Amino acid sequence: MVIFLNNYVKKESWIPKDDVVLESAAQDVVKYEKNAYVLAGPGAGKTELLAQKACYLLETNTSTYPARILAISFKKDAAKNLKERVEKRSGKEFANRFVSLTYDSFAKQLMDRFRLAIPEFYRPTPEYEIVNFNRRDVTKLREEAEEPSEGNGWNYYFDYELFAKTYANDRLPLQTDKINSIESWYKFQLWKNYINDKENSMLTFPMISRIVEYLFRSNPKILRAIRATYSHVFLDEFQDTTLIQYDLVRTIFMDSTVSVTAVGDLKQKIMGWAGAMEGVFNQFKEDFKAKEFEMVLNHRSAPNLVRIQTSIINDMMGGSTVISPSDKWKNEKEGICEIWNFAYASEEAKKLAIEIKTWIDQEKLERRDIGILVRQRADMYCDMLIDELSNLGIHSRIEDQWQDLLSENFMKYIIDVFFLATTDRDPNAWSSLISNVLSLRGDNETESYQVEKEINSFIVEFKETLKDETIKVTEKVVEQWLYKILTLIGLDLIKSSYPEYRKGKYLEIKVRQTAEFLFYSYEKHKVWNKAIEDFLGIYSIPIMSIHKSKGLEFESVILLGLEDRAFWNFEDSPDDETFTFFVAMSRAKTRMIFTFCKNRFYGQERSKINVIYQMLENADVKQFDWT
DNA sequence: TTTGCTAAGTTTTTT
DNA sequence: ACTTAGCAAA
Repeated sequence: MVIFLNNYVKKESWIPKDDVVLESAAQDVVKYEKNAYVLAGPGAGKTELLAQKACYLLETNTSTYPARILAISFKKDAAKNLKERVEKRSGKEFANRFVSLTYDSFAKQLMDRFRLAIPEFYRPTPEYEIVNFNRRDVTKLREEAEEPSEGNGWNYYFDYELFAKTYANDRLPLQTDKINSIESWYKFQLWKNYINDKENSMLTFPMISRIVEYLFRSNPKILRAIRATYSHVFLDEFQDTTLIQYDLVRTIFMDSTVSVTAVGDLKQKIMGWAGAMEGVFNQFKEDFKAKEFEMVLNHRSAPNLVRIQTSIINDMMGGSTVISPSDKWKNEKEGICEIWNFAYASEEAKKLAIEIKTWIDQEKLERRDIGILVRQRADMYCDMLIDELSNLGIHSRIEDQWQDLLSENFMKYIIDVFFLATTDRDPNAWSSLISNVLSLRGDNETESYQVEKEINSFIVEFKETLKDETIKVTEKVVEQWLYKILTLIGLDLIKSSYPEYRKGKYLEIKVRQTAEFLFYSYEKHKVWNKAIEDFLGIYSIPIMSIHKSKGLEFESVILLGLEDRAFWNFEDSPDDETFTFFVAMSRAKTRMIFTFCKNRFYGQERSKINVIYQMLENADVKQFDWT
């Protein structure tokens, strides 16, 4: 490859891409060359900061060619967004050297690549199955094992839940000469059973991370290799990092020349119950001798909401942080935050539905500009509201099932084919479909023409099928179409390329579900272009849990049920639960409504979460009684 | 089949 | 804190 040195920009003359304005702390982070961590609240632009930093490092050759930059996120979506943003800002050429992965795919890739270097006891079979390990699996493990008899002085009390959460917390190798408790005995049984006693090993992601950590800790050669591969590492949503993930990062990158930048927000640490490490920023600061940066702008919320959020931040964390809104807002009074009290859930649903209708009719809000959030069980909390909205002709939906289905690997092919078959021209869908199919088939450029021809003639025919009114559309028929599309793309290829489809009936189940949902959308609109948009959700108000809303934003947000029972875990984890409330309220750009309903289900109180109401009152948030 | 008890799940991601 | 899944007894 030829390198054109004059493609690079001098460090002094680099400016943020695409006219993005970075606050001064962010500019410092972009140019800071050593280990750093960035504390930044909601709407501060953490993703943008990382994207800009990547652009800077690549365009100035600070990340010296051919070194790569590695970004690690928790969710596929987040990893994809970051990659796309760097591509958009710097172009594909530079972005080729920007690797954006999830923790799990990062660890799995390394394990697959260096499998043969793994010590024998921990080395999985070439084909292995990825599984989850929960309380029930502990029970199964214990039922199947021939437990050593009592009498060796062990305490036989066994905390199943704790074991399911901590089975992989020890560094490898396990100290087999020091098996001195029933827990340590079962830990060993688990690794032995899952990796060695089966025709194909079974592994969980925490186990994979542990194996990879052990491999790099004990093998200087491959440790040097990976340290030479990456010049810089970005860690996103760092407050949610687990012990196992942190340990892996530490083993691979601590005390190396690789520069690590961690970004996150202590006030959005809401995954403690799933193992997020307490005090991970301080640990990082110590281990990596990292410098602290703090971002103090909020580009998302209107000034009045920023004022309220800031008041709550200072109540939660102590101190006197000052957060400033973006200067795009004309009036500092902009932004509404209110608590609405109701006596009955039916009244709450009616009032909210009418209110939402005025937002749509008078303020011209799109369905997707509104977010309805709940702490949990969206089905139970929102059934009345969904009905009332539907009475006013407004569709809303609980996003969970769609989110999962839409992110299936086969879905992009289906969506693009439907787009192409329902519109006259859709160059975006065409180019993404072709490039996806080509890369699935092994990127053979010479086949490109053949592939395009083949797909085009299918789409011409499929267009006619969709228009044909003599065909009675049923769920079964839609399912057959889906299989035709997948067969065109290459059903066997899809099965072999995506490991989750290789075994069992998983693909069949997901295709059937797609057919079911597509058919449901078609029944509503009776036209396929509307149906496909409906399937994607653009005509529906999204309803979701606060956890799922993390990272999203809406013009208007309703948090339904700011009540003791919704926050049932508040007494056990007051901090994380208060942060959960904070995550919800910080999704709103211009309007935040909290509701409390005295007679939801049986009866509601607000005494246990009184701290939250107190903070809202301190911030001068007004209450309204709608009864 | 119904009833009644107990234990488990609620908030989640990852190939 | 409360719902619900799973299982045993009736």
